Amino acid sequence: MNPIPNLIEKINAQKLWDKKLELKRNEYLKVKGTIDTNLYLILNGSLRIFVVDQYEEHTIRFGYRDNLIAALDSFLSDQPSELYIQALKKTTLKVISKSAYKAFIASTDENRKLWETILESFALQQMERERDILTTSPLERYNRVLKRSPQLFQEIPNKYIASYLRMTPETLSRIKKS
Amino acid sequence: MNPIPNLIEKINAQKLWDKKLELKRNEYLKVKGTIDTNLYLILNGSLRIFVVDQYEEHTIRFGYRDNLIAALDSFLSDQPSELYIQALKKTTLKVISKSAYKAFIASTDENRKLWETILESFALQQMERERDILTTSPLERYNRVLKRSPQLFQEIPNKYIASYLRMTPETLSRIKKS
DNA sequence: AAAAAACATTGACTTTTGTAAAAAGCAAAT
DNA sequence: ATTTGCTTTTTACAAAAGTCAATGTTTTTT
Repeated sequence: MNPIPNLIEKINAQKLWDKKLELKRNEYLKVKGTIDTNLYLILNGSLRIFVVDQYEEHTIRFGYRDNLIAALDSFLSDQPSELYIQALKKTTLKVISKSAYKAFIASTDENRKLWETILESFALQQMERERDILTTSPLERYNRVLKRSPQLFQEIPNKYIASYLRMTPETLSRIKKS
Repeated sequence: MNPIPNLIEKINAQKLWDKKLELKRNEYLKVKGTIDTNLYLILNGSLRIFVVDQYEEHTIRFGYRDNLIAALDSFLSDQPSELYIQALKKTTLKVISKSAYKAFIASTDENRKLWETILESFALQQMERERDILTTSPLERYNRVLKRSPQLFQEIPNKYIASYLRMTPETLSRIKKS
């Protein structure tokens, strides 16, 4: 199903993780304009990935424990990234460099296939996300994401959820009341 | 750079295209709820891919001459697709089935690598698209897409461009005037 | 070429969502 | 336990975009 846990298992088994990393609440793992081609595994804590559009932040993704995260634009293109990644609470990460990761992926056919599957499911997720954002009514946007990711509404402050749902915290608050 | 023309070249060279297909203006290549795992090459004409959200259509992509298109959700998952694909004018396509395509991709390392590159650039494009849609101001959404895809504003009726840009045709018309 | 259909523009109006500011609620930290 | 600092909620108001309807304009069809 979800190929990521498999991937993590295998990287664990081969002890390919590099150093461990600690972020304090609100600390940035990365800011716009820098290249970061690492892949990170979240051991504990949570963070958000956002972009800035004319002084306005738009959250595009959250990461929790056991999630793999990256500045994917930079990871894929080796170019400076548009993304900010910020810890929402004290967060511990393990790191693997792109080169180590690529070597791992290229080492067996099974691994190559695994990466292909991950890219394919990312494409599917992004198509879902596109629909989420395009949905006109804030209430429906809320319902779609609530249904698919109820856990989100536990750990994450509403102001970031609102940003993820393309609405203000005020609008989200009004929706939840009704 | 863009890996798709290479892919098309190779499929041409090996004469892997199956039958040719003709669509009249406004005719549907596919509607929601059906499985379609084919890949299509547009020889002539143009079409749009859209989803329907509560009786409202949202255009998510256009296809022109020499573009490869598919109901990508269905293609990747083998499940019924959410997508509608409709010709915007008389359109001619060539078809390759997923099984033939997969066989082609699996046939050499170079082909496997090519597919990986295509998936990666699709991921990057979808991230751009996510930013496009998230951008708050309709004027900026317009400017972003105009800059990246000026050709779009030639061939495609404004009402579909408006739908792609998440605004009404009236709003798009007002933007263009100012 | 004419007629019909589809599309684009415009204006008046309505609705929705955003903004700003204040109050209330919570949670962490001393 | 109390204070301090966020976060959420609430209200009033403003602004932006959507709706509707009418009029032009372009494109397609006959």
